[in-house]
Amino acid sequence: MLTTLLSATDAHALRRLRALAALSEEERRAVSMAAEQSQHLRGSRDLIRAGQRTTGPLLVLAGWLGRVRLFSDGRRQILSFLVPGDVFQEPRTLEPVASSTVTALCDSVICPAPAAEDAGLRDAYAASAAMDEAYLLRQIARLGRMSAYERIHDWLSEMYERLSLAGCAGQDSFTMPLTQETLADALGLTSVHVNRTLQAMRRDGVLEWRGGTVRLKRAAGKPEASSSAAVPARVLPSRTAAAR
Amino acid sequence: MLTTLLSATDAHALRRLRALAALSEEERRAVSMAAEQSQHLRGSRDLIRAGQRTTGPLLVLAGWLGRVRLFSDGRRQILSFLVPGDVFQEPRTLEPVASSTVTALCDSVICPAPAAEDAGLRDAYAASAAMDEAYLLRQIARLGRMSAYERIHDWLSEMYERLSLAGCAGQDSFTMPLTQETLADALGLTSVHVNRTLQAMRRDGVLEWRGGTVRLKRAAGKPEASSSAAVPARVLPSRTAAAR
DNA sequence: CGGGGAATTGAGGCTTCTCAAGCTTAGTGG
DNA sequence: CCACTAAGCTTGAGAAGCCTCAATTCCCCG
Repeated sequence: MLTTLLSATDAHALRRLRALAALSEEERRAVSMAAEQSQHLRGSRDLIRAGQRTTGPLLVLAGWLGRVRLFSDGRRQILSFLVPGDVFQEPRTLEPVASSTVTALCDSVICPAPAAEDAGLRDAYAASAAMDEAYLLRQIARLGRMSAYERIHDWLSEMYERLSLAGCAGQDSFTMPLTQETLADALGLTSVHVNRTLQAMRRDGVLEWRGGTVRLKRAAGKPEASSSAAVPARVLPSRTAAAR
Repeated sequence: MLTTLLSATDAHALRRLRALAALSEEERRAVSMAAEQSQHLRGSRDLIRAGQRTTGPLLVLAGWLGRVRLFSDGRRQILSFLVPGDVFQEPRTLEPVASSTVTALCDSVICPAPAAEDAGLRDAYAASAAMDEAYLLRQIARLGRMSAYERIHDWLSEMYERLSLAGCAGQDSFTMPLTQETLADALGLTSVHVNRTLQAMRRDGVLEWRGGTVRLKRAAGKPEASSSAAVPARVLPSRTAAAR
């Protein structure tokens, strides 16, 4: 498993950053140099405890990480995901009770994010931060108002889009390294229900998930804030549309 | 109702900003001057459509606003709240499909946020932005892993803390201008269930809510990321603590 | 005093959870 | 080469939380 990671380069991260802003040759070199200080993380084992020593902004080269909040009774919620090309900066913590941790959800590679001394990287980081916020808002809408079926569909769509930016996705498929239980912790469900819902999606022909590869069918248009679309009526209770 | 707002000043906003960073006298004056360009918004009527012309960062002087996402089928999710002293800046939208709106949830007063030309306001805005992100993360954990009872309790605690910063809260109470239905849209519930849960909280002596004023009992210590605390066991299903 | 939005209440149903077992797959060591 | 293990995936049955659909009551306001 780690063997494949050993061949990990800055390719995916660089691809995403360049998709966000035009980088000068100097900046591209800065990214490559930063990538040489890469750090490998074992999946769900090693975790960067956020909330203490901030090592400065990080750049994800490979793998999937997650910002996680743990409850005292064992419940856990994955707040957001970090995939190749994503930049993570611990917010200048006011209260020492930062309370969220960054953990590697599978074997991953990270490196310090090169300093944005020029316009290109600065723009890329700004764009990345803006997208991060958009993902948080989307996660809120997902958890607050979508059914299990919709949540999974919406989340898979999001991850597909994000991985595509870094060139980590195929035509309509991508590699899914997470367990159903991890997915459950992200979507506010139990692993049992995630499992059953996935089966329903397979039956509906919306999804294929064989051997760590997810293939999303008929992703025709992404209504973004509208949800629905390719979702069977059965799971879309017609909430009384309170048009106020 | 609007009468009280007419007497609204910059007092609350100024108080919050000064709690976040030390402001020079010049900066305090800048805030007061900005407050003179205030704009009154009718509750749940007028709404600033975000996603088109961004009028620059805004400062809330009075009232409660919300960032809202609407689904095509009528469902709606309140993503975050803005209370006096909060600063809102539309993220430099990459995709024109911004998809979230800012709505006045009750009669409110806003003004353009004064430019941060000096360190004080700059720090205050930075601190405010950091808190905003923390609130988003908290909202995600709330929606993903808390019961209705816990969600309401946690949300009320958060709003109490936030209002306190601006001096808008009393000893252990504050004015709640929202309807139960609005609350439901924020917490991913229905108004009926919010109502029943509130009754349970009143029965448990955790809460008083008479005539638009909420009083939270025994807020002894706020475990922040731990949840629980003053929550009856009945609503705290002992999830199998998967200590991984 | 009438009107209307908000808060309550009741009954029934469906999504999702809990608890437990089996099953599959991949990795390990004899 | 094959038990043996551990982790993840499936499945079943029953319970619970939350939702839907109406009514009905309450309360503020003109």
